[in-house]
Order: sequence, then structure tokens, then C-alpha cells
Amino acid sequence: MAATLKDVAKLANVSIITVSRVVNQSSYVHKATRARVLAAIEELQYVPNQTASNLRSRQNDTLALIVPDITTTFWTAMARGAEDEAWASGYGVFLCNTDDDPVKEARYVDIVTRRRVAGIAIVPTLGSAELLRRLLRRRQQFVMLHRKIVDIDADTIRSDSRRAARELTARLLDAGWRRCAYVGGSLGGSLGHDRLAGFTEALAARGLVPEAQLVKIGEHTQRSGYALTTQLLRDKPLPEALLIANSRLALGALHALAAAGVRVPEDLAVATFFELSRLVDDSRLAWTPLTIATLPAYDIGRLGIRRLIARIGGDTGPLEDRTLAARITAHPDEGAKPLLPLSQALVPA
Amino acid sequence: MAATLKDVAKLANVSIITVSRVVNQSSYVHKATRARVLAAIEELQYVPNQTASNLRSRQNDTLALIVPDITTTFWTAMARGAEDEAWASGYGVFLCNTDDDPVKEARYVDIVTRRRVAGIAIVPTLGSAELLRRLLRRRQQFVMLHRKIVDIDADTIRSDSRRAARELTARLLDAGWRRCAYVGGSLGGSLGHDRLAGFTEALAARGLVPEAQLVKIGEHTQRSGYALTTQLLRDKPLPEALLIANSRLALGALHALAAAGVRVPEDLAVATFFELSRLVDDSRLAWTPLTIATLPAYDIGRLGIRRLIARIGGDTGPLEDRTLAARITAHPDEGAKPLLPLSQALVPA
DNA sequence: TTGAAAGCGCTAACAA
DNA sequence: TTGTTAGCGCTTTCAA
Repeated sequence: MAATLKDVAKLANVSIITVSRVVNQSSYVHKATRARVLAAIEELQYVPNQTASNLRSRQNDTLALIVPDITTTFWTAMARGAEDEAWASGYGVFLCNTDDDPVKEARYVDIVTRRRVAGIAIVPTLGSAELLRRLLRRRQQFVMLHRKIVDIDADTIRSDSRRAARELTARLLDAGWRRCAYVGGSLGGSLGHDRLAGFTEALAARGLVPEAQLVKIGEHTQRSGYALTTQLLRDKPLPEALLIANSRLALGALHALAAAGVRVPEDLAVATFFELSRLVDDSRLAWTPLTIATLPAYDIGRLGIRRLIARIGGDTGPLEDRTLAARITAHPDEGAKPLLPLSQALVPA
Repeated sequence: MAATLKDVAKLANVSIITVSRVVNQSSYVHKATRARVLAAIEELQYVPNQTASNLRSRQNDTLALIVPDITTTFWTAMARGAEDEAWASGYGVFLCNTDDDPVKEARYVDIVTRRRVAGIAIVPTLGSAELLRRLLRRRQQFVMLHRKIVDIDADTIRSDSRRAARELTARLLDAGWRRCAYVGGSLGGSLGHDRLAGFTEALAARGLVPEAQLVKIGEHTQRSGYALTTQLLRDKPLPEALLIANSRLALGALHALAAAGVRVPEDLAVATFFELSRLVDDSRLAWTPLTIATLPAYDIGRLGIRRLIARIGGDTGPLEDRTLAARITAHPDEGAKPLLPLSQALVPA
């Protein structure tokens, strides 16, 4: 078995509290004593038992991060932001993937609650209201990331996808297009609708109204993006512009456009939410003339954990519901050196 | 403070051990007693303290996963494989990003060792030999993922990138190309060299030898891929085929080819390692006529954790050094319906 | 089927 | 500067 304080104490001929003091530097220890203790620690390869320490001190320096799926770039970036911030503050992160399944979410919340983590940063599923209410009752510190559940009084860090959708749409309109289409997904919740709302608002600001047959709602998948866009292209005349609500839909939609021989932006201008940019250094997308909104996933993670740690540290300020702006990148019209379209490398002779 | 066994016991008028038995179902408890206990648990909203349980029972159901950076798709997929397998076996995962920095790695290993995690799954940095040797001395269970450090006697799960490089190169040669170029990166270690070795072997099998000026080695970045490929294109005549050692290099290389107006595969056939496919459902790359090797990152994570859990469970079988094969995908020559090149959607009028 | 006593490895509180 | 005592919340061991 691993050495304990007691073993070290015996070898160094001191009491265990003295060893504890050396280990934690929690109080002065005579230089000579300290040296003996350190020698004993070295000899026994002593490593403190954090479990015991946590139990006794009622402290815990691990946080739980509960996200739908780290395999999705958006959540990956958020997770990394969370981990970086936690690391900087001396906390570790316990990772949980829910796959947006409320059952998995509930089990994970139970697991981390048993472990008495200091705090939980959670991207709630749509069925978590009761779960979160129970956390509130237990006074378990937590912060909601990216999604807010109504009537749950906890800090929330999210991004303003509604505004981003409004701005993307406004850019399409500024470019002179009028008949704008929308391809989005629905979780059954408010998320996709935020974006549709932004789309509608931008149109309304110009006295326009979305045409029903130009608004396509499906799932948040690439397959759905392909299908919805294909539907969209069946009716003539084609829309002049298209807003796509997320990365996966966008990949499918671009594929569908390619398959149909629709040129971007000559035949159809495209604006989209896209989260892969951090991953690919923007370059693949930089080749394509799209206007892109990137949500600040990394910052949501970072600032969410920062808020959580502040609460753990005793911050009792008013609840925060913070909304971060999206970054909008226009290609190729914003001073970046013009990039050749991928096409030039790929067109068959 | 949260309720404890003692609180529940008092309320239910039983001893704490009885409550413990109910909670853990570790022994039969009379039905009536059990009901009283459950009622008390419900009333007090009792949640067991895992920390105390772990301390007393000397058990721990969390594993540490130490990877370079979950933001990189390859490691993300591995992390997800690890988490899925851990979840299936009732373990939780403590996530650590090292950024391939031995200092960060050492700190994280210390942190998780203090926490007495049941096991560690680690993608070692190049400086971790001593660190891992210390883990062996402490009899801390661990498994190496993706990279093996020589002389460290622990299970290893990795993929055969050398063979994959050989096969990719063979495909280029089978297509009739002879002057093959190589763009790779170096960590200072054996990784990139595995791929270069595979490249060389495939050439040798045809009685060919790599031309020195066609072998470019830089860093594992997109920028480096761009620079190396640009260098490559300066000398005439151009090579006929190109093998690229990883995703980031590939993105940069494709960019450079596009910028130089080199057509793929008419002017230059390209084969590459690529890990983004899981993320984008293959579709963006499906548009480009590349031959791609995808390493089984998810399975490395999954099987690594499975091995680790087996060891924790007492498996004392011989050390395993398992090598998984890469998946090689040829576009468009393998029965998949031909996909339109992205170009058709993007070519300016 | 239930319980009492001991102790996991550590730290808080007090004492010397 | 160092030590003693008690106990964190639970499980193990032994006993009834």
C-alpha cells in the first residue's frame, strides 16, 4: 500500500501533523525537522491522499463539466475553455457526455454530486428543469452553459445567436438580396428558434416577411441540411440568399448545393453559423465565399467556469445571465487577402 | 450541510450500518426496516458521500485521461471512446490536457495520483519516461495510448501509422505514379518517422528510392503544411504524387496547391492521413479526390480503457502492445456514388 | 437480520 | 515550533 502521513512521521521521528505541515506548507516548521521530513517523504515516495484530505477538510478542488458530446467541435471548444480556466485556478475537471439524453444527464449529476464536486458546469438537456431544481435545493453550486432553462435561478453564460442570426441576415440583405431562405433545426426547444427569430427580425427591419416555403426546419444533422436544401431547390424561382443555422446543417446544405449545380454566391448567397473554424484554422472555409457566424464556445466555457469558481469562493452577487456576442466573418470582403477558391485545385480537367 | 448516514439512521431509528446496507444493497435488510430507511433518505434528500466511501473502502471508480489537447479531432475522438467505455463499466473520467508539455503532464499525473484514481490512460509526451517509471514503481495502473515510450512496461494501444503510410503510398504507386513526394512533421520522436518509414518501404518494394528533395519535414501545423508544399512546388518538374502525414499539414498543403493552381489529381495525386472525417461525416473531404487514411482514434480510447479496467480488475496477463489498423478510404473509386467536386458550387462565374 | 466498535488518512482546534 | 485529541462519513470486522 501507499505510504501515509503516519509512515512518514514514524520514519522522520515527528508527529503526523508536522508532516502535514511540511506537505501543505500550512505553518512554519523548523528547518532541520523539515529536512528530515522531506527526506522521509522522498524515501517512502509519499504522495498525499487527496481523498482523505477532502473528506476531512470538506473541500474539493474538482469541478464537473457536463456537455452533450465532446466530439462536436462546439462542445469541444467549450470543454477546452472550461478546462483551461479550471486549471488556471487549481481545479480539475470531471468530464461527462450526456448525448443530450436526460437519463444519462441525471445519472451523471448523481455521480458528481456523490463525489461532492465543488461545482457543476452544465449544458442542460431540455428535460433538466427538475434535476436542476433539486441541485438548487441541495445548494449545489452550478452554472448553465450555452442553454438557459427558464425559472432556474443559476448563473448562465451563453451566446447571442439571435443577434448573430439577425446580423448575418442583415448582411445578406445589405448585399442586395431580398428573397431569403432559412434552413434550421429544432431541438424542440428555444435554440433554433432564437436563430429563426433573428432571421425574421432582420427581414422585418426592411419591411420584409419570411416566405413560408423558404423556411425549412429539420434536425441538427448534416443529412437534414442536405434534405432541407434539396427541398428548397425544387421550387422555382430559387431564393436569392440562404441562412443556415449550424455547422452540420451547413455541411449538408453545401453538399446539396454542389449536387444541384448551384453556384455560391452567383446563384445563391450563403450565410451560416459555423463552429469548425477553430479546428481548421479557418482555411477550408476561407476558400468558400460564405459569411460565417462563430459562437464564442471557448469563452462560454472559460467564463462559465470563472463564474462558478467565484460562487464557490463565496461570491453572493446577483445572478448573472451573460450573453456573449458571436464573431462574424465575411469572405472575402474584409481585408483578408483574397484566397483562391478550393475549386481551382479540384476542378477535373 | 448535506445529510449523512448518521442523520438518516437517527430519523429511521436504525444504526448507520443498516442505512449503509440499504444504500449499497450490500446485505438483506428487513422489508419494513428498509422502507423506513428509504423514507428517511427521501425526506433528508440524502446523497451518499463518495469521498468517505472511497477513503474507507480503498476503492475508486474514476480514471484519469491524459491527452495532449481535446481540441484536436484525433484526441477528441479518443477521449470520447475512452469516456464511453468507462461509462459502460461504471467509471468516471477525469480529463487532463497536457498540450504536450511535460511540465503540465507531470503536474496532472501528480494531481490524479493524489486523488488515487484507479487508473491512468495517458498519451505520453516525449519527456515522460521518468514520470512513467515512477508510476510503475508506485504500482499505479496505467496504459499508454497512441504513443509508446520505450522500456516502459505497460500496456499500449496504438495504431499502425507506418503500415497505413505504406498502403497509402502503394495506392499512389498502383495508380501509376513514380515520383512521390512526402510532407511530414516531426515531434522529435518516432511518430512522424513511422510514416516516413512506411513511405520509404512502399517505394522500396517497387525498387524505388525517395528523392531527397521530395521529402519535406516540418512541424505538425497547417502553416508548416503550406510552407513545405510551397517549397515542393518550386522545383520543376513537379512530383507526380504526394503523401501528407496528418490533417493539419494536409489542410495547409491543399491550400498551397490551390494557391499555386495545381490540380488534384490531374497535376498531382494526393494521399493523406486525415482525422476530421468523424466530425464532418466525410462529406467535405468526399468532395475532394484524395486517398485518406483514418487512424482508429475512438477505438484506441475505447480499447485502452478496457485494458486498463481489466488490469484494475486484477488481470495479470502478459503486457499488451496492441496495434490497430487504419481505415483507408479512396475517393471516388470505391463504389460510393461519385460526388460532385465542391468546385462546382464555388467556381466564380 | 441488525448492531457496536474500529479505523481509512487526513486536518481543525486547541494545547504546550 | 511541535504535539494531542477528535472526528470528517463511511465500510470492515466481528458479534449478537
